[in-house]
Amino acid sequence: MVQEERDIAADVLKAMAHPIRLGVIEVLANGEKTVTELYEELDCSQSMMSQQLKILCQQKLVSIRKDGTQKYCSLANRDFLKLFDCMHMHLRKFLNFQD
Amino acid sequence: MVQEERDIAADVLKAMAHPIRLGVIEVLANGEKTVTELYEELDCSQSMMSQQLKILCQQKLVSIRKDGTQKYCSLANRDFLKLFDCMHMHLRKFLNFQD
DNA sequence: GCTGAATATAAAAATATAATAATACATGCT
DNA sequence: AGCATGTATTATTATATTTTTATATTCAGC
Repeated sequence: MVQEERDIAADVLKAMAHPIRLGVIEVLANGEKTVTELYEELDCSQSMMSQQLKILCQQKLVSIRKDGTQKYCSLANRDFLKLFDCMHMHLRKFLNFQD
Repeated sequence: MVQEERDIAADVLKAMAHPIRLGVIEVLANGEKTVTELYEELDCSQSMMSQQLKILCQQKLVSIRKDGTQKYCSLANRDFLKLFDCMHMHLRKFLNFQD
């Protein structure tokens, strides 16, 4: 990777590096959800969720389609789900996290 | 993932989400390096590198062995290298980044 | 056109991160 | 012991992120 790519890649990772945003990705792995469903499931305010979704969309991690008054969110790139397996391992093997 | 795991996972991702730290991981993919080699190759100050390495070590992404007056850095968990392939794809397919 | 539900935006305060510069520590060598 | 090299720490400033609160927008149904 060249410098410029690393800058962008860092931004993408930064977009994932937040408990709520990570939660969004995890929840969306199981399929499309409404903004309301997301903030209820992840237990945060509507405003919070809206702002976090914006960040995820900017990095093209999540995409949103509109239907009437609601918005349906889904994963834009499922490749990154690999990260969760890897992270799970890391939590257990390297940081001493029990099951 | 439960809440607590997401918090920790976010910290791990945050540790990767920085151009220099990403660079360190990339360089170390090719084998052990000295702190000096790292900051020369990645073109930053010695102090900067020392601080970034600390963050990477805290999350157990990098490990360091001491030999005399030098320290040799290496990747603690090569699993995360998968991320680079995935990120490379993402840069090209989702953010419009050319080769 | 008004209302209510779903979502977005703005502003502000608290906190965290980034980057630089200066200084300290450690070790091998003479 | 003194010096030079490699690395770490501290302090500081600038900047960015997080979170909350309040307000705005959008749209379907009446």
